[in-house]
Amino acid sequence: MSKPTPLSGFPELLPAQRVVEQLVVDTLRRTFELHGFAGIETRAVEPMDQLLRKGDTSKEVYVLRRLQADDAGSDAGIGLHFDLTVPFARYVLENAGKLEFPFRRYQIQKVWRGERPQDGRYREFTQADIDVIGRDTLPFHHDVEVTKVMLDALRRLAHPDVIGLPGFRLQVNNRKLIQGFYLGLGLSDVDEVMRLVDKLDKLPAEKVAELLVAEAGATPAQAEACLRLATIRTDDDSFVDQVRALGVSHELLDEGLEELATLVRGAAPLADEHVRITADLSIARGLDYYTGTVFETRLDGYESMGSICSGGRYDALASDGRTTYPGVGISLGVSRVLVPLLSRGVLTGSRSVPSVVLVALTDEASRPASDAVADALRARGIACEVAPTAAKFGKQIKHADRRGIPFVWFVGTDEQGAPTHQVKDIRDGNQVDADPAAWTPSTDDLRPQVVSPTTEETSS
RNA sequence: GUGGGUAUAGCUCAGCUGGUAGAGCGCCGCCUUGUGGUGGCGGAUGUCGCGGGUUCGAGUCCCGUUACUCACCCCA
Repeated sequence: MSKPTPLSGFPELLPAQRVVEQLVVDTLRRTFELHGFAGIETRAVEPMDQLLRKGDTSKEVYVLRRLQADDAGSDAGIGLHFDLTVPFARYVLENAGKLEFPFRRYQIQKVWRGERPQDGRYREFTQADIDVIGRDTLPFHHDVEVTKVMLDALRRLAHPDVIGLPGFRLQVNNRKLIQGFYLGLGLSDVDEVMRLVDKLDKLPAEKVAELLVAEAGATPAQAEACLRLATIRTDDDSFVDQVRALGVSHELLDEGLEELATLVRGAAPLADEHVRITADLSIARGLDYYTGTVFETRLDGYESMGSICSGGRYDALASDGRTTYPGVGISLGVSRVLVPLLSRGVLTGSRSVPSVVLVALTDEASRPASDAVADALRARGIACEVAPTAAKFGKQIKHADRRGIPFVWFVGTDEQGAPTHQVKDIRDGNQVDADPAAWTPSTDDLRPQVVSPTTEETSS
């Protein structure tokens, strides 16, 4: 059988890379829980009618069918979920009687989209979502809360002592603001205007202005005003004055300005040198179901990859006809952030196995002695393994080195026949006597860490 | 779904207008008779994506096909 080739869009990681992904997921989970969000997992499949509610994405759904299913029978029609919001909405309706509202949950799972893969775009990938959902109403301060939680998570991911990812820029806008602005200008087709303005990062401003006139019924002056609004971006609430200076007034605009200003003021204290938040009035987010706050996030140095973390406020994502459940949430593309960095070799794990120590093996007969050392270390929470064969010590050291295991433990015997123990740090060659019941590695060495191979050549 | 590019060793790639395959890195062994990394010497490895055609002869030319990849659409 010939060697299998990779399946495009279904990324798989090597063990050392997986270390990074798990550290990222651990960090996200810890942060979300620190903010009191409950974790849930939903099934991988949803009925097709649920999945198709989102409209355009329907073509991307992977439909599930049993190989042996008889075509005659009408199949129930289920497909793999393509995001975590639709399953969550369904979960909320299904369990509404058992949940407490406002319900705050996080969810980190695989999702599937039948798109054409590209750098940072996959057909199977991991998303990390947080949402807050209310019954009938959901106060605006939850928009601020969700922003702060994700900002906190991103800050940890970018912190050099945690994961050390490149920096992030969280861009926030508010649909009420832009819709109110367009209405105040006298434009009627606000959705179309929004859709066209959203193309600003792809098309030049003049082109968008032409489209606004041609397709959205705007006058050149109105188009100009729309573009002026979209150029406003500030890291504090000073955008309010800039918008006011454009001389447009509308009730919805005021509401949006107030909300966005509140959000930026509330979240700004969490920003640092790695993670910034900016009010960016060009962000609109396609059409979708967003009704207020909208988010996008760029990864520093990878701006062309698009948004890696998006979301917003939706006033009616879930409804059972009687009760409406408004929500606000953000979704982080774990795979989108990580896979390009891992495949380019920007980041990887410090080792391909959890082991801190390789216990060397003198000969097969003494395997029990080596096993005993390993068990003594494990009893104290130190991950380790025993050498697979009693090869020359040089080979056993190489075995450890290949896997990034920092220590090799040698078990010997003194003249009186008593066991002797030495542990060698193979990075600096330092070898010292050690007691299996007491020796402890540094906390940095205890677990695999994230390293940047390109900048790592400084030590040793 | 639309359009372009690519497919040769484990990896990155070379192979000029057709003459039955090569480099670097990696891997294995020895120098080094039980403590790796550097250095020296030696060694192994390919259905040249798959199928067909042209030809005395195809990695090379032609057709088809599959996969990968980039851009568009859309999005995490």
